[in-house]
Amino acid sequence: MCLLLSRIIQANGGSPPLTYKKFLHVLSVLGEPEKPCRDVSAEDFLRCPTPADPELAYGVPSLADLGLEVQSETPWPGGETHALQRLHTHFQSQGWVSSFSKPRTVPNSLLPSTTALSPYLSLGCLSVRTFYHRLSSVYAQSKNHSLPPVSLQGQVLWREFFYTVASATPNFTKMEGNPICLQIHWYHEPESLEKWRTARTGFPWIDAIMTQLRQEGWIHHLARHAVACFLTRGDLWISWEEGMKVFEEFLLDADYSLNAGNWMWLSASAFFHKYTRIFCPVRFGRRTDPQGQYLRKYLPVLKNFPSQYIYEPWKAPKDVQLSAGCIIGKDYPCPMVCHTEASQRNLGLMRQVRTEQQKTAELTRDVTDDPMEAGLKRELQEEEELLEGAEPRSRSKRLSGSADHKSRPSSWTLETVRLSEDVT
DNA sequence: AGATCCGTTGACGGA
DNA sequence: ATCCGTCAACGGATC
Repeated sequence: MCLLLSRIIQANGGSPPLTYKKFLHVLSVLGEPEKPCRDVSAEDFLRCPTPADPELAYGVPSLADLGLEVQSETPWPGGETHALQRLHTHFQSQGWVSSFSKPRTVPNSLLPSTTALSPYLSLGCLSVRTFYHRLSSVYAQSKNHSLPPVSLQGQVLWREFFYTVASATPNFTKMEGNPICLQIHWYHEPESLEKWRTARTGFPWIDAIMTQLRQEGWIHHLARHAVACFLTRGDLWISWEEGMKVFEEFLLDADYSLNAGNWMWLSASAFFHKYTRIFCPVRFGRRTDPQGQYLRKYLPVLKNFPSQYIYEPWKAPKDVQLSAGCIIGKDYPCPMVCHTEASQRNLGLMRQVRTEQQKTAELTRDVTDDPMEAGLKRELQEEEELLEGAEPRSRSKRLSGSADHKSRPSSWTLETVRLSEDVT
C-alpha cells in the first residue's frame, strides 16, 4: 500500500493529484491493483467459528471490564465472518451492485442504503483488495455498470484518493500549516459545539443523525454531509477540526485520512468549492423521508408529531405540541439558530475569506517580482482594511507567506508514510 | 492570458 | 415518483 501511494504520487509528477479525476487518470496509467494472495471465500470463514467464550479463549477484556455500558444489540457485530457475510449479501444482487450510484442512496433509511462495509474495512475485518476484486468479477458479468465517482468501485477509490493526498500533505488533519486547506477564522463557541455534539441543536434532522452516530457508530455519508455542513459553513461556523474529532470519537469507521479529507470537503476548505450549496437542515432530510420515520426512531420524544411539523416542530401550534406530548423549549430544544439568517451570514463570511485569500495570493506573487513594491502594496491594503472596519472575528487569517497553493513551503516533503498502516 | 470546462450527492419549480 | 432545467451566489484545472 505504501508503495502504491508513492507510485501514484511519482506518476503524478511528485505531488499528489488534488482532484479525483486526475487521480483516476493516474490510476489508469498504473493499472489494476494486485489481487489478495488468496481469495478467501465466505465458506472458508464458516469453517472458523468464533469460540463460544471469546473472553476465555483470547483473554480479551469484556466491555464491562473496561467500564463501558454493554449494549444488548449492535448493528455492527465484529469480525471477518460478519464482514464477508455482509459483502456476500449485497453482492448477490448483481443489478444493485452494477447500477449503484452513491448520490441516489438515501441518508435516512432505517437500514443502511449502502453496503455499510466501512467499519469492517477501517477495522481491518475486510480486505479492500478482496472487496475490489469481488466487485470486478460482478462488473465482468454485467452488461454495463456505473462508473466512478458514483459507482461502488468509485467509493473505494475515494478512499485511496484521500489516502494519497493525506500521505503527502503536511498537517493534513489540521487547518494551520496545511497547504491545501483554506485558512478560515472559525468561531470558538464551545457551548454551540456541545449542542451539536450531544444532539441538542433543536433541528430534528441534525439531532437524529447525531443520535444515530452516538448510539450506533455509523451514519450514512449524506447524513455526515448534513451535520458537517451545519457545524461548519452552513450554520454554526465552527471549525471542521472540531467536527472531525467528534466523528473520530464515535464513528466505527473513523479513519485518519478519510475523516479529515471529507471534513475539509464539506466545509469547503479543500477539494470542494461550491460553497453556495448549503444543505437545509429541514428540507434535506424531508426530501427522502417526508413522514420522518428516521426522526421518530432516533428522537422518540418527537414521535407523535404529525409529519407536517416533525422536521420543524417549533412551528407546530401549542395544541399540536400538547397532543404530541412534547413541548418545544421544554421537552425538546428550540432551534439554536435561524438557518436562513445563519447561512446567509456565513455565505458572506466565506466570500470575504476567499476575496482576502485572492488578494493575499496576488501580493505573494508580487513579492517575487518586486519585494519593495509588494511591501508597500501590503501596507496600503492593510490600511484600507482598517478603514473599512472589518469585523475582526470574521476576518480570515493571513496565510503566512504560502497563500498561493502552487508555491508550497520548503518544508513540503513527500512523507511516504505509515499512514495506510494506521488506517487499514 | 483569457476563455472555457466541469466538478460524486443543493433547492426549487415544473413537467 | 422521478427527471430536468434553472438559478448564478464558485474556483481550479486546462487548453
